[in-house]
Amino acid sequence: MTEQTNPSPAAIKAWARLMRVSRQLVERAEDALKDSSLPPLAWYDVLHELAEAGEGGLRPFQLIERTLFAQYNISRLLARLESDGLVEKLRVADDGRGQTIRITGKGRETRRRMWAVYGRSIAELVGARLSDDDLDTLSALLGRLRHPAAL
Amino acid sequence: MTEQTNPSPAAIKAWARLMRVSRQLVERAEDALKDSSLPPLAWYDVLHELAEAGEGGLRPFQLIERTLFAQYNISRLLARLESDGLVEKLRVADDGRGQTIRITGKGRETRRRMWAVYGRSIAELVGARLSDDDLDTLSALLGRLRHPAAL
DNA sequence: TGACGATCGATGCAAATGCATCTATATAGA
DNA sequence: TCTATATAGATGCATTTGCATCGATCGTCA
Repeated sequence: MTEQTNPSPAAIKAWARLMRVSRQLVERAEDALKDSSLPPLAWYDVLHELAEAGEGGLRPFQLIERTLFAQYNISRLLARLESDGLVEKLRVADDGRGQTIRITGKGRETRRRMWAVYGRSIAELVGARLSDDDLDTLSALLGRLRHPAAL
Repeated sequence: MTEQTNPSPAAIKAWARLMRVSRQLVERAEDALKDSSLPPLAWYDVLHELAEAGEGGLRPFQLIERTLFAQYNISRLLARLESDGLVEKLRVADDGRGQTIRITGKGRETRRRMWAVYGRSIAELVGARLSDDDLDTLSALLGRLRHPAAL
């Protein structure tokens, strides 16, 4: 646990598992969405944040902070969401550069349908494999790997 | 932990952390490689497997099994590695469809230089943040999320 | 041996990503 | 006020990914 330039075997193993398992789980969840002809996970992430934000909406840069997507990625994702009618872009009064993104009714509906599938994936892939105690332990350990440490 | 269609709050939280942390860590590791003008992580994964396989090399489909990359992805990645002289493709005697991929000296050297950076990232991002005991706990919990359960 | 389905690996094409840069507005400082 | 710098968001271009499919060989079974 001390600052070193060479990782310990335990660190390498944990890293390898983290990489492998997270890729597997993402792939499974994406496949489940595809099988239901639903949009990819990235759309869910954005719709979820916007749904939580409510009628006030969010600025694109706030979405970037919350979702960790790159700026150009959000810009294009929002364009797709808008052209699908899932979000709307509103001019914001006090900043001529920006806009506010608000989820539409159709967007909420899409999010709801995605959650039916996505939530089931989470339940199956994670909830069914670890007890709530173990899940809490896992969350706590992962929490200590966040950057920055808070967030 | 029972089979359910709706995930528990603990499952949702663990999932969210897993998604977020793994993305952050990958991004950090990729950035470190870029900052050293080294190839991306995917190259490391392949070179690592090939280095472990030794002079016998590996068939592309074996790389697919080990790395979880898609078939077309491996096919193109190997083409890039070959054109960079990091691997060589050998005709295999007993299967006219296939080929054997072997890492070259240059490939080993590249892998070594990548590990100097990648290993340091692992040490900093994971090894420096959790004790070996906690790392083992983390590995064990993640191990129970693998698909299939073994592997 | 001949036919048929399975496996190995490559590839054309469309979509998504990454990078750098651009425009426009906002803010700070002389 | 005028200029310089920073921030918000979009976009052109090259690379990579994803999907479907293809050509070639293998293995099986009649």
